[in-house]
Amino acid sequence: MAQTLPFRPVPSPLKASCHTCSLSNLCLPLAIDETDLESLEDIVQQGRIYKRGEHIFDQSTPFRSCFAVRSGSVKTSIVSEDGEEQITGFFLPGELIGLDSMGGDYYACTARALERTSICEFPVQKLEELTTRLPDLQHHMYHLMSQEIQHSHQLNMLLSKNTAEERVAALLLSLSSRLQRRRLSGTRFSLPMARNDIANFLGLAVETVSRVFTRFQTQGVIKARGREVELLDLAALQGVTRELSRQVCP
Amino acid sequence: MAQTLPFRPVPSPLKASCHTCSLSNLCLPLAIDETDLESLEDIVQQGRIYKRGEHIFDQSTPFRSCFAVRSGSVKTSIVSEDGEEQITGFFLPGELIGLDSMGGDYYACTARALERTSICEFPVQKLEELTTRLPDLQHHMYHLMSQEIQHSHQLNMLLSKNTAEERVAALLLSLSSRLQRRRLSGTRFSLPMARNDIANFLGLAVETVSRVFTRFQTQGVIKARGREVELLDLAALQGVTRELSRQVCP
DNA sequence: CGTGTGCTTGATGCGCGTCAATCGGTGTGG
DNA sequence: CCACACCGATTGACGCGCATCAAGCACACG
Repeated sequence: MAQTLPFRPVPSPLKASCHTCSLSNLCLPLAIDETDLESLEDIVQQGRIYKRGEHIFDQSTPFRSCFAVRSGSVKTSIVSEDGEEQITGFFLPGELIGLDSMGGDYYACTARALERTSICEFPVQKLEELTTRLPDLQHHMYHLMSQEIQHSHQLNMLLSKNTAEERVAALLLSLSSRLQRRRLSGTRFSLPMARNDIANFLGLAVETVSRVFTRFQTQGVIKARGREVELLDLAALQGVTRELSRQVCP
Repeated sequence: MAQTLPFRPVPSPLKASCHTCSLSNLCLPLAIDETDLESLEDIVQQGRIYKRGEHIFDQSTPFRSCFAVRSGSVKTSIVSEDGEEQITGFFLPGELIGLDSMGGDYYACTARALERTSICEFPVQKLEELTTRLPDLQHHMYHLMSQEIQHSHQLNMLLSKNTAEERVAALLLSLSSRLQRRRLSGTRFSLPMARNDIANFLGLAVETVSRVFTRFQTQGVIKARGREVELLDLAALQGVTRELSRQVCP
Protein backbone atom coordinates (compact mmCIF):
# COMPACT_ATOMS: atom_id res chain seq x y z
CA MET A 1 0.00 0.00 0.00
CA ALA A 2 2.47 2.59 1.26
CA GLN A 3 4.63 3.59 -1.64
CA THR A 4 8.32 4.17 -1.17
CA LEU A 5 9.17 7.78 -0.65
CA PRO A 6 12.38 9.69 -1.29
CA PHE A 7 14.47 9.84 1.86
CA ARG A 8 13.68 13.11 3.43
CA PRO A 9 13.88 13.64 7.16
CA VAL A 10 10.33 13.05 8.28
CA PRO A 11 8.91 16.30 9.61
CA SER A 12 7.50 16.22 13.07
CA PRO A 13 3.86 15.29 12.79
CA LEU A 14 2.57 18.74 13.71
CA LYS A 15 5.07 20.56 11.59
CA ALA A 16 3.74 21.38 8.19
CA SER A 17 4.70 19.45 5.12
CA CYS A 18 3.87 21.71 2.21
CA HIS A 19 6.94 20.15 0.61
CA THR A 20 5.21 16.85 0.23
CA CYS A 21 1.68 18.13 -0.29
CA SER A 22 0.31 17.22 -3.67
CA LEU A 23 -1.49 20.55 -3.80
CA SER A 24 1.61 22.68 -3.48
CA ASN A 25 1.30 23.81 -7.07
CA LEU A 26 -2.23 25.13 -6.49
CA CYS A 27 -2.06 26.49 -2.99
CA LEU A 28 0.05 29.26 -1.46
CA PRO A 29 3.40 27.46 -1.91
CA LEU A 30 3.26 27.99 -5.63
CA ALA A 31 4.20 31.62 -5.10
CA ILE A 32 7.53 31.02 -3.41
CA ASP A 33 10.68 29.12 -4.04
CA GLU A 34 12.14 26.16 -2.25
CA THR A 35 14.14 28.09 0.31
CA ASP A 36 11.30 30.31 1.42
CA LEU A 37 8.88 27.44 1.62
CA GLU A 38 10.19 26.67 5.08
CA SER A 39 9.02 30.07 6.30
CA LEU A 40 5.55 29.20 5.17
CA GLU A 41 5.72 25.78 6.75
CA ASP A 42 6.71 27.43 9.99
CA ILE A 43 3.44 29.29 10.24
CA VAL A 44 0.95 26.83 8.82
CA GLN A 45 -1.06 24.53 11.03
CA GLN A 46 -1.64 21.40 9.15
CA GLY A 47 -4.58 19.29 8.28
CA ARG A 48 -7.22 19.38 10.98
CA ILE A 49 -10.21 17.23 10.07
CA TYR A 50 -13.76 18.62 10.03
CA LYS A 51 -16.82 16.44 9.87
CA ARG A 52 -19.61 16.92 7.38
CA GLY A 53 -21.64 19.98 8.35
CA GLU A 54 -19.15 21.18 10.93
CA HIS A 55 -18.48 24.91 11.20
CA ILE A 56 -14.97 26.10 10.46
CA PHE A 57 -15.85 29.66 11.46
CA ASP A 58 -18.82 31.98 11.32
CA GLN A 59 -19.55 35.68 11.23
CA SER A 60 -19.17 36.06 14.99
CA THR A 61 -15.71 34.48 15.07
CA PRO A 62 -12.79 36.92 15.39
CA PHE A 63 -10.75 36.79 12.23
CA ARG A 64 -7.46 35.07 12.96
CA SER A 65 -6.65 32.78 10.06
CA CYS A 66 -7.07 31.95 6.43
CA PHE A 67 -7.66 28.32 5.56
CA ALA A 68 -6.73 26.08 2.68
CA VAL A 69 -8.72 23.01 1.75
CA ARG A 70 -6.53 19.92 1.65
CA SER A 71 -9.20 17.35 0.92
CA GLY A 72 -12.99 17.42 0.91
CA SER A 73 -14.93 20.61 0.26
CA VAL A 74 -16.36 23.68 1.97
CA LYS A 75 -19.16 26.14 1.39
CA THR A 76 -19.18 29.74 2.57
CA SER A 77 -22.30 31.82 3.06
CA ILE A 78 -23.56 35.10 4.40
CA VAL A 79 -26.86 35.70 6.10
CA SER A 80 -28.84 38.90 5.87
CA GLU A 81 -30.69 40.50 8.75
CA ASP A 82 -33.91 38.80 7.84
CA GLY A 83 -32.21 35.43 8.04
CA GLU A 84 -31.87 34.77 4.32
CA GLU A 85 -28.78 32.75 3.53
CA GLN A 86 -26.68 33.29 0.45
CA ILE A 87 -23.96 30.85 -0.42
CA THR A 88 -20.96 32.81 -1.66
CA GLY A 89 -18.67 30.03 -2.73
CA PHE A 90 -17.72 26.38 -2.89
CA PHE A 91 -14.10 25.54 -2.14
CA LEU A 92 -12.21 22.50 -3.40
CA PRO A 93 -8.76 21.22 -2.44
CA GLY A 94 -5.99 23.76 -3.05
CA GLU A 95 -8.32 26.74 -2.71
CA LEU A 96 -8.04 29.42 -0.05
CA ILE A 97 -10.85 30.44 2.31
CA GLY A 98 -11.11 33.71 4.22
CA LEU A 99 -9.77 36.19 1.68
CA ASP A 100 -13.01 38.12 1.98
CA SER A 101 -12.21 38.71 5.65
CA MET A 102 -8.63 40.00 5.34
CA GLY A 103 -8.17 43.18 7.27
CA GLY A 104 -11.41 42.85 9.18
CA ASP A 105 -11.98 42.04 12.84
CA TYR A 106 -14.47 39.24 12.26
CA TYR A 107 -15.02 36.78 9.47
CA ALA A 108 -17.21 38.16 6.72
CA CYS A 109 -18.95 34.86 6.15
CA THR A 110 -19.64 31.45 7.62
CA ALA A 111 -17.70 28.42 6.43
CA ARG A 112 -18.88 24.87 6.79
CA ALA A 113 -17.55 21.55 5.62
CA LEU A 114 -19.70 19.87 2.98
CA GLU A 115 -18.20 16.48 3.72
CA ARG A 116 -15.36 15.04 5.77
CA THR A 117 -12.69 17.65 5.07
CA SER A 118 -9.06 18.28 5.96
CA ILE A 119 -7.97 21.88 6.28
CA CYS A 120 -4.71 23.78 6.78
CA GLU A 121 -4.68 26.99 8.75
CA PHE A 122 -2.62 30.14 8.16
CA PRO A 123 -2.69 32.61 11.07
CA VAL A 124 -3.11 36.01 9.43
CA GLN A 125 -0.86 37.89 11.76
CA LYS A 126 2.04 35.67 10.80
CA LEU A 127 0.91 35.59 7.21
CA GLU A 128 0.95 39.37 6.97
CA GLU A 129 4.39 39.50 8.51
CA LEU A 130 5.54 36.92 6.02
CA THR A 131 4.14 38.78 3.04
CA THR A 132 6.09 41.90 3.98
CA ARG A 133 9.25 39.82 3.88
CA LEU A 134 8.42 37.88 0.71
CA PRO A 135 7.28 40.24 -2.07
CA ASP A 136 6.40 37.33 -4.31
CA LEU A 137 4.07 35.97 -1.70
CA GLN A 138 2.50 39.39 -1.22
CA HIS A 139 2.02 39.65 -4.94
CA HIS A 140 0.38 36.26 -4.95
CA MET A 141 -1.99 37.25 -2.17
CA TYR A 142 -3.02 40.31 -4.17
CA HIS A 143 -3.49 38.06 -7.15
CA LEU A 144 -5.68 35.58 -5.30
CA MET A 145 -7.81 38.31 -3.80
CA SER A 146 -8.26 40.08 -7.11
CA GLN A 147 -9.27 36.80 -8.69
CA GLU A 148 -11.90 36.35 -6.04
CA ILE A 149 -13.26 39.78 -6.92
CA GLN A 150 -13.29 38.89 -10.60
CA HIS A 151 -15.05 35.60 -10.01
CA SER A 152 -17.68 37.32 -7.98
CA HIS A 153 -18.20 39.86 -10.76
CA GLN A 154 -18.57 37.01 -13.22
CA LEU A 155 -21.14 35.49 -10.94
CA ASN A 156 -22.98 38.79 -10.82
CA MET A 157 -23.21 38.74 -14.58
CA LEU A 158 -24.41 35.16 -14.52
CA LEU A 159 -27.12 36.02 -12.02
CA SER A 160 -28.31 39.14 -13.73
CA LYS A 161 -28.28 38.08 -17.36
CA ASN A 162 -28.46 34.32 -17.71
CA THR A 163 -31.19 31.73 -17.65
CA ALA A 164 -31.47 28.82 -15.25
CA GLU A 165 -29.94 26.45 -17.78
CA GLU A 166 -26.99 28.72 -18.38
CA ARG A 167 -26.33 29.08 -14.68
CA VAL A 168 -26.36 25.35 -14.00
CA ALA A 169 -24.17 24.66 -17.01
CA ALA A 170 -21.68 27.27 -15.86
CA LEU A 171 -21.46 25.69 -12.42
CA LEU A 172 -20.93 22.21 -13.82
CA LEU A 173 -18.19 23.47 -16.11
CA SER A 174 -16.55 25.38 -13.29
CA LEU A 175 -16.41 22.28 -11.13
CA SER A 176 -15.19 20.25 -14.05
CA SER A 177 -12.24 22.50 -14.79
CA ARG A 178 -11.29 22.85 -11.16
CA LEU A 179 -11.19 19.09 -10.78
CA GLN A 180 -9.09 18.80 -13.90
CA ARG A 181 -6.51 21.16 -12.44
CA ARG A 182 -5.93 18.42 -9.90
CA ARG A 183 -5.66 15.74 -12.59
CA LEU A 184 -9.02 14.32 -11.64
CA SER A 185 -11.71 13.48 -14.12
CA GLY A 186 -13.45 16.55 -15.42
CA THR A 187 -16.28 14.58 -16.95
CA ARG A 188 -17.29 12.21 -14.21
CA PHE A 189 -17.43 13.26 -10.62
CA SER A 190 -19.52 13.52 -7.52
CA LEU A 191 -21.09 16.84 -6.59
CA PRO A 192 -20.01 17.84 -3.09
CA MET A 193 -23.13 19.92 -2.49
CA ALA A 194 -26.86 19.28 -2.34
CA ARG A 195 -29.33 20.53 -4.93
CA ASN A 196 -30.44 23.01 -2.33
CA ASP A 197 -26.97 24.53 -2.17
CA ILE A 198 -26.72 24.73 -5.93
CA ALA A 199 -30.06 26.50 -6.08
CA ASN A 200 -29.11 28.95 -3.36
CA PHE A 201 -25.76 29.70 -4.94
CA LEU A 202 -27.24 30.25 -8.40
CA GLY A 203 -30.23 32.26 -7.22
CA LEU A 204 -32.78 29.65 -8.26
CA ALA A 205 -35.43 27.47 -6.65
CA VAL A 206 -34.52 23.86 -5.93
CA GLU A 207 -37.24 22.70 -8.23
CA THR A 208 -35.79 24.68 -11.10
CA VAL A 209 -32.34 23.16 -10.59
CA SER A 210 -33.88 19.72 -10.55
CA ARG A 211 -35.78 20.41 -13.75
CA VAL A 212 -32.67 21.67 -15.51
CA PHE A 213 -30.81 18.52 -14.51
CA THR A 214 -33.49 16.29 -15.97
CA ARG A 215 -33.76 18.44 -19.09
CA PHE A 216 -29.99 18.18 -19.65
CA GLN A 217 -30.30 14.47 -19.08
CA THR A 218 -33.06 13.91 -21.62
CA GLN A 219 -31.01 15.96 -24.09
CA GLY A 220 -28.13 13.56 -23.51
CA VAL A 221 -25.84 16.36 -22.32
CA ILE A 222 -25.24 14.90 -18.89
CA LYS A 223 -26.03 11.78 -16.94
CA ALA A 224 -26.94 12.26 -13.30
CA ARG A 225 -27.97 10.00 -10.48
CA GLY A 226 -28.21 11.93 -7.26
CA ARG A 227 -24.86 13.60 -6.73
CA GLU A 228 -23.06 11.48 -9.27
CA VAL A 229 -22.80 13.29 -12.56
CA GLU A 230 -21.19 12.57 -15.87
CA LEU A 231 -20.74 15.30 -18.45
CA LEU A 232 -21.42 13.61 -21.77
CA ASP A 233 -21.23 16.60 -24.08
CA LEU A 234 -18.93 19.34 -22.84
CA ALA A 235 -19.30 21.30 -26.06
CA ALA A 236 -23.03 21.44 -25.62
CA LEU A 237 -22.65 22.69 -22.07
CA GLN A 238 -20.20 25.32 -23.20
CA GLY A 239 -22.66 26.25 -25.89
CA VAL A 240 -25.31 26.84 -23.27
CA THR A 241 -23.05 29.31 -21.50
CA ARG A 242 -21.68 31.29 -24.40
CA GLU A 243 -18.99 32.50 -22.06
CA LEU A 244 -17.37 32.10 -18.61
CA SER A 245 -16.59 28.43 -19.03
CA ARG A 246 -14.42 28.20 -15.99
CA GLN A 247 -14.02 31.51 -14.31
CA VAL A 248 -17.34 31.72 -12.58
CA CYS A 249 -16.48 30.36 -9.17
CA PRO A 250 -13.63 30.87 -6.71
CA MET B 1 -13.08 83.33 -1.00
CA ALA B 2 -9.71 81.70 -0.48
CA GLN B 3 -9.45 80.82 3.15
CA THR B 4 -6.20 81.33 4.99
CA LEU B 5 -4.12 78.20 5.16
CA PRO B 6 -1.44 77.13 7.61
CA PHE B 7 1.98 78.02 6.24
CA ARG B 8 3.18 74.93 4.57
CA PRO B 9 5.73 75.01 1.79
CA VAL B 10 3.68 74.77 -1.35
CA PRO B 11 4.38 71.46 -3.07
CA SER B 12 5.54 71.65 -6.64
CA PRO B 13 2.46 71.52 -8.87
CA LEU B 14 3.14 68.02 -10.19
CA LYS B 15 4.18 66.64 -6.85
CA ALA B 16 1.31 65.02 -5.08
CA SER B 17 -0.53 66.80 -2.32
CA CYS B 18 -2.29 64.07 -0.39
CA HIS B 19 -1.53 66.24 2.63
CA THR B 20 -3.98 68.85 1.50
CA CYS B 21 -6.47 66.56 -0.22
CA SER B 22 -9.85 66.67 1.40
CA LEU B 23 -10.27 62.97 0.72
CA SER B 24 -7.22 61.87 2.66
CA ASN B 25 -9.38 60.33 5.34
CA LEU B 26 -11.16 58.12 2.81
CA CYS B 27 -8.44 57.24 0.38
CA LEU B 28 -5.16 55.39 0.83
CA PRO B 29 -3.56 58.02 3.09
CA LEU B 30 -5.86 57.07 5.92
CA ALA B 31 -3.80 53.95 6.48
CA ILE B 32 -0.52 55.67 7.21
CA ASP B 33 0.81 58.34 9.48
CA GLU B 34 2.14 61.77 8.73
CA THR B 35 5.76 60.75 8.24
CA ASP B 36 5.03 57.93 5.81
CA LEU B 37 2.61 59.99 3.83
CA GLU B 38 5.50 61.47 1.91
CA SER B 39 6.41 58.02 0.59
CA LEU B 40 2.95 57.73 -0.83
CA GLU B 41 3.08 61.20 -2.29
CA ASP B 42 6.31 60.27 -3.99
CA ILE B 43 4.66 57.57 -6.04
CA VAL B 44 1.24 59.05 -6.79
CA GLN B 45 0.55 60.90 -10.00
CA GLN B 46 -1.95 63.50 -9.23
CA GLY B 47 -5.22 64.56 -10.66
CA ARG B 48 -5.41 64.01 -14.39
CA ILE B 49 -8.76 65.10 -15.80
CA TYR B 50 -10.94 62.75 -17.85
CA LYS B 51 -13.88 63.92 -19.90
CA ARG B 52 -17.32 62.39 -19.70
CA GLY B 53 -17.28 58.99 -21.39
CA GLU B 54 -13.51 58.84 -21.68
CA HIS B 55 -11.79 55.51 -21.07
CA ILE B 56 -9.39 55.32 -18.16
CA PHE B 57 -8.36 51.79 -19.11
CA ASP B 58 -9.91 48.71 -20.62
CA GLN B 59 -9.42 44.97 -20.63
CA SER B 60 -6.67 45.11 -23.24
CA THR B 61 -4.59 47.62 -21.28
CA PRO B 62 -1.57 46.17 -19.44
CA PHE B 63 -2.13 46.54 -15.73
CA ARG B 64 0.19 49.21 -14.39
CA SER B 65 -1.71 51.32 -11.90
CA CYS B 66 -4.53 51.61 -9.46
CA PHE B 67 -6.57 54.80 -9.56
CA ALA B 68 -8.35 56.90 -6.99
CA VAL B 69 -11.26 59.13 -7.85
CA ARG B 70 -10.66 62.69 -6.71
CA SER B 71 -13.77 64.29 -8.11
CA GLY B 72 -16.48 63.12 -10.48
CA SER B 73 -17.35 59.45 -10.86
CA VAL B 74 -16.43 56.31 -12.76
CA LYS B 75 -18.10 53.10 -13.82
CA THR B 76 -16.33 49.79 -14.37
CA SER B 77 -17.66 46.96 -16.48
CA ILE B 78 -16.78 43.61 -17.96
CA VAL B 79 -17.93 42.25 -21.30
CA SER B 80 -18.56 38.61 -22.01
CA GLU B 81 -17.63 36.85 -25.22
CA ASP B 82 -21.02 37.44 -26.72
CA GLY B 83 -20.64 41.16 -26.16
CA GLU B 84 -22.91 41.49 -23.15
CA GLU B 85 -21.77 44.22 -20.83
CA GLN B 86 -22.03 43.99 -17.07
CA ILE B 87 -21.33 47.03 -14.95
CA THR B 88 -19.39 45.90 -11.91
CA GLY B 89 -19.19 49.10 -9.93
CA PHE B 90 -19.67 52.82 -9.59
CA PHE B 91 -16.83 54.76 -7.99
CA LEU B 92 -17.16 58.04 -6.15
CA PRO B 93 -14.43 60.37 -4.84
CA GLY B 94 -12.10 58.70 -2.37
CA GLU B 95 -12.70 55.23 -3.77
CA LEU B 96 -10.03 53.04 -5.37
CA ILE B 97 -10.28 51.50 -8.84
CA GLY B 98 -8.33 48.53 -10.12
CA LEU B 99 -8.27 46.28 -7.07
CA ASP B 100 -9.85 43.54 -9.15
CA SER B 101 -6.79 43.60 -11.38
CA MET B 102 -4.03 43.39 -8.76
CA GLY B 103 -1.57 40.68 -9.60
CA GLY B 104 -2.78 40.27 -13.16
CA ASP B 105 -1.11 41.27 -16.42
CA TYR B 106 -4.10 43.14 -17.84
CA TYR B 107 -6.94 45.03 -16.30
CA ALA B 108 -9.86 42.80 -15.43
CA CYS B 109 -12.42 45.38 -16.44
CA THR B 110 -12.98 48.57 -18.35
CA ALA B 111 -13.22 51.89 -16.53
CA ARG B 112 -14.88 54.96 -17.93
CA ALA B 113 -15.59 58.39 -16.54
CA LEU B 114 -19.29 59.08 -16.05
CA GLU B 115 -18.73 62.81 -16.02
CA ARG B 116 -15.81 65.22 -15.95
CA THR B 117 -13.58 63.44 -13.47
CA SER B 118 -10.23 63.99 -11.80
CA ILE B 119 -8.19 60.91 -10.97
CA CYS B 120 -4.98 60.12 -9.10
CA GLU B 121 -2.79 57.26 -10.27
CA PHE B 122 -0.77 54.80 -8.17
CA PRO B 123 1.72 52.74 -10.20
CA VAL B 124 1.37 49.21 -8.85
CA GLN B 125 5.00 48.32 -9.01
CA LYS B 126 5.85 51.15 -6.68
CA LEU B 127 2.74 50.53 -4.64
CA GLU B 128 3.71 46.92 -4.03
CA GLU B 129 7.20 47.96 -3.03
CA LEU B 130 5.72 50.48 -0.66
CA THR B 131 3.35 47.99 0.95
CA THR B 132 6.24 45.68 1.79
CA ARG B 133 7.85 48.56 3.65
CA LEU B 134 4.71 49.83 5.34
CA PRO B 135 2.83 46.95 6.99
CA ASP B 136 -0.05 49.24 7.87
CA LEU B 137 -0.50 50.14 4.24
CA GLN B 138 -0.33 46.48 3.25
CA HIS B 139 -2.95 45.70 5.84
CA HIS B 140 -5.11 48.47 4.45
CA MET B 141 -4.78 47.11 0.92
CA TYR B 142 -5.90 43.70 2.14
CA HIS B 143 -8.76 45.39 3.90
CA LEU B 144 -9.89 47.31 0.82
CA MET B 145 -9.69 44.25 -1.38
CA SER B 146 -11.58 42.09 1.07
CA GLN B 147 -14.26 44.74 1.28
CA GLU B 148 -14.61 44.69 -2.45
CA ILE B 149 -15.17 40.95 -2.27
CA GLN B 150 -17.76 41.38 0.45
CA HIS B 151 -19.59 44.06 -1.48
CA SER B 152 -19.71 41.88 -4.52
CA HIS B 153 -21.11 39.03 -2.43
CA GLN B 154 -23.75 41.37 -1.07
CA LEU B 155 -24.61 42.30 -4.61
CA ASN B 156 -24.89 38.63 -5.49
CA MET B 157 -27.44 38.23 -2.77
CA LEU B 158 -29.30 41.28 -3.94
CA LEU B 159 -29.44 39.96 -7.49
CA SER B 160 -30.47 36.45 -6.60
CA LYS B 161 -33.03 37.09 -3.88
CA ASN B 162 -34.46 40.57 -4.13
CA THR B 163 -37.14 42.26 -6.17
CA ALA B 164 -36.66 45.20 -8.48
CA GLU B 165 -37.84 47.64 -5.82
CA GLU B 166 -35.43 46.25 -3.27
CA ARG B 167 -32.52 46.51 -5.66
CA VAL B 168 -33.20 50.11 -6.59
CA ALA B 169 -33.72 51.08 -2.96
CA ALA B 170 -30.43 49.45 -2.02
CA LEU B 171 -28.57 51.36 -4.69
CA LEU B 172 -30.08 54.68 -3.64
CA LEU B 173 -29.17 54.03 -0.02
CA SER B 174 -25.66 53.00 -0.96
CA LEU B 175 -25.09 56.21 -2.87
CA SER B 176 -26.65 58.17 -0.06
CA SER B 177 -24.34 56.81 2.61
CA ARG B 178 -21.27 57.14 0.44
CA LEU B 179 -22.05 60.79 -0.17
CA GLN B 180 -22.60 61.33 3.52
CA ARG B 181 -19.13 60.02 4.27
CA ARG B 182 -17.91 63.05 2.38
CA ARG B 183 -20.19 65.38 4.34
CA LEU B 184 -22.42 65.87 1.36
CA SER B 185 -26.17 65.63 1.47
CA GLY B 186 -27.35 62.06 1.70
CA THR B 187 -30.92 62.96 0.91
CA ARG B 188 -30.60 65.20 -2.10
CA PHE B 189 -28.13 64.53 -4.85
CA SER B 190 -27.61 64.03 -8.53
CA LEU B 191 -27.19 60.52 -9.89
CA PRO B 192 -23.93 60.26 -11.80
CA MET B 193 -25.19 57.44 -14.00
CA ALA B 194 -27.98 56.98 -16.53
CA ARG B 195 -31.03 54.78 -15.97
CA ASN B 196 -29.48 52.38 -18.40
CA ASP B 197 -26.43 51.97 -16.18
CA ILE B 198 -28.57 51.47 -13.11
CA ALA B 199 -30.55 48.80 -14.91
CA ASN B 200 -27.45 47.02 -16.13
CA PHE B 201 -25.80 47.11 -12.73
CA LEU B 202 -28.89 45.79 -10.94
CA GLY B 203 -29.72 43.14 -13.50
CA LEU B 204 -32.98 44.77 -14.59
CA ALA B 205 -34.52 46.24 -17.71
CA VAL B 206 -34.43 50.01 -18.10
CA GLU B 207 -38.20 50.10 -18.15
CA THR B 208 -38.37 48.33 -14.83
CA VAL B 209 -36.01 50.82 -13.22
CA SER B 210 -38.09 53.63 -14.56
CA ARG B 211 -41.29 52.09 -13.23
CA VAL B 212 -39.77 51.62 -9.80
CA PHE B 213 -38.71 55.26 -9.72
CA THR B 214 -42.20 56.46 -10.51
CA ARG B 215 -43.72 54.00 -8.05
CA PHE B 216 -41.44 55.28 -5.29
CA GLN B 217 -42.38 58.78 -6.31
CA THR B 218 -46.12 58.25 -6.16
CA GLN B 219 -45.62 56.64 -2.76
CA GLY B 220 -43.86 59.80 -1.63
CA VAL B 221 -40.67 57.94 -0.80
CA ILE B 222 -38.49 59.87 -3.23
CA LYS B 223 -38.73 62.81 -5.56
CA ALA B 224 -36.97 62.46 -8.87
CA ARG B 225 -36.58 64.60 -11.95
CA GLY B 226 -34.16 63.05 -14.37
CA ARG B 227 -30.95 62.49 -12.50
CA GLU B 228 -31.85 64.76 -9.63
CA VAL B 229 -33.22 62.75 -6.73
CA GLU B 230 -34.37 63.55 -3.24
CA LEU B 231 -34.85 60.81 -0.70
CA LEU B 232 -37.92 61.86 1.25
CA ASP B 233 -38.38 58.83 3.45
CA LEU B 234 -35.14 57.03 4.26
CA ALA B 235 -36.87 54.72 6.70
CA ALA B 236 -39.23 53.53 4.01
CA LEU B 237 -36.35 52.85 1.66
CA GLN B 238 -34.55 50.92 4.37
CA GLY B 239 -37.74 49.03 4.98
CA VAL B 240 -37.79 47.97 1.36
CA THR B 241 -34.33 46.50 1.68
CA ARG B 242 -34.55 44.70 4.96
CA GLU B 243 -30.80 44.58 4.97
CA LEU B 244 -27.56 45.84 3.33
CA SER B 245 -28.35 49.49 3.82
CA ARG B 246 -24.95 50.71 2.83
CA GLN B 247 -22.63 47.86 2.05
CA VAL B 248 -23.91 46.87 -1.34
CA CYS B 249 -21.53 48.77 -3.56
CA PRO B 250 -17.82 49.43 -3.55
C1' DC C 1 -40.76 -1.13 9.28
C1' DG C 2 -41.71 3.59 9.90
C1' DT C 3 -39.83 8.26 9.63
C1' DG C 4 -37.14 11.83 7.80
C1' DT C 5 -34.66 14.13 4.27
C1' DG C 6 -33.40 15.17 -0.29
C1' DC C 7 -34.89 14.92 -5.00
C1' DT C 8 -38.26 14.94 -8.66
C1' DT C 9 -42.53 16.11 -11.17
C1' DG C 10 -46.82 18.64 -12.09
C1' DA C 11 -50.09 22.77 -11.97
C1' DT C 12 -50.66 27.62 -11.36
C1' DG C 13 -49.61 32.45 -10.90
C1' DC C 14 -46.78 36.55 -10.74
C1' DG C 15 -42.81 39.63 -11.69
C1' DC C 16 -40.34 41.38 -14.88
C1' DG C 17 -38.53 41.28 -19.77
C1' DT C 18 -39.84 42.55 -24.29
C1' DC C 19 -41.95 45.24 -27.83
C1' DA C 20 -43.85 49.54 -29.08
C1' DA C 21 -45.24 54.23 -28.72
C1' DT C 22 -44.85 58.81 -26.67
C1' DC C 23 -42.67 62.50 -24.19
C1' DG C 24 -39.08 65.84 -22.86
C1' DG C 25 -34.70 67.88 -23.16
C1' DT C 26 -30.58 68.96 -25.88
C1' DG C 27 -27.82 69.88 -29.77
C1' DT C 28 -27.58 71.14 -34.66
C1' DG C 29 -28.25 73.38 -38.94
C1' DG C 30 -30.79 76.45 -41.75
C1' DC D 1 -34.46 81.93 -33.36
C1' DC D 2 -36.99 78.15 -34.74
C1' DA D 3 -37.50 73.32 -36.77
C1' DC D 4 -35.87 69.02 -36.82
C1' DA D 5 -33.49 65.04 -35.25
C1' DC D 6 -31.75 62.36 -31.61
C1' DC D 7 -31.31 60.19 -27.26
C1' DG D 8 -32.76 59.09 -22.64
C1' DA D 9 -36.77 58.42 -19.89
C1' DT D 10 -41.43 57.11 -19.31
C1' DT D 11 -45.76 54.51 -19.87
C1' DG D 12 -48.68 50.75 -21.57
C1' DA D 13 -49.80 45.90 -23.37
C1' DC D 14 -48.47 41.30 -23.51
C1' DG D 15 -46.04 36.95 -22.84
C1' DC D 16 -42.54 33.95 -20.82
C1' DG D 17 -39.52 32.01 -17.27
C1' DC D 18 -39.23 30.77 -13.05
C1' DA D 19 -41.10 30.82 -8.07
C1' DT D 20 -44.47 28.81 -5.45
C1' DC D 21 -47.50 25.37 -3.77
C1' DA D 22 -48.46 20.61 -3.53
C1' DA D 23 -47.74 15.70 -4.24
C1' DG D 24 -45.19 11.67 -5.05
C1' DC D 25 -40.69 9.11 -4.97
C1' DA D 26 -36.06 7.11 -3.46
C1' DC D 27 -32.95 6.18 -0.16
C1' DA D 28 -30.79 6.20 4.57
C1' DC D 29 -31.27 5.62 9.32
C1' DG D 30 -32.91 4.36 13.93
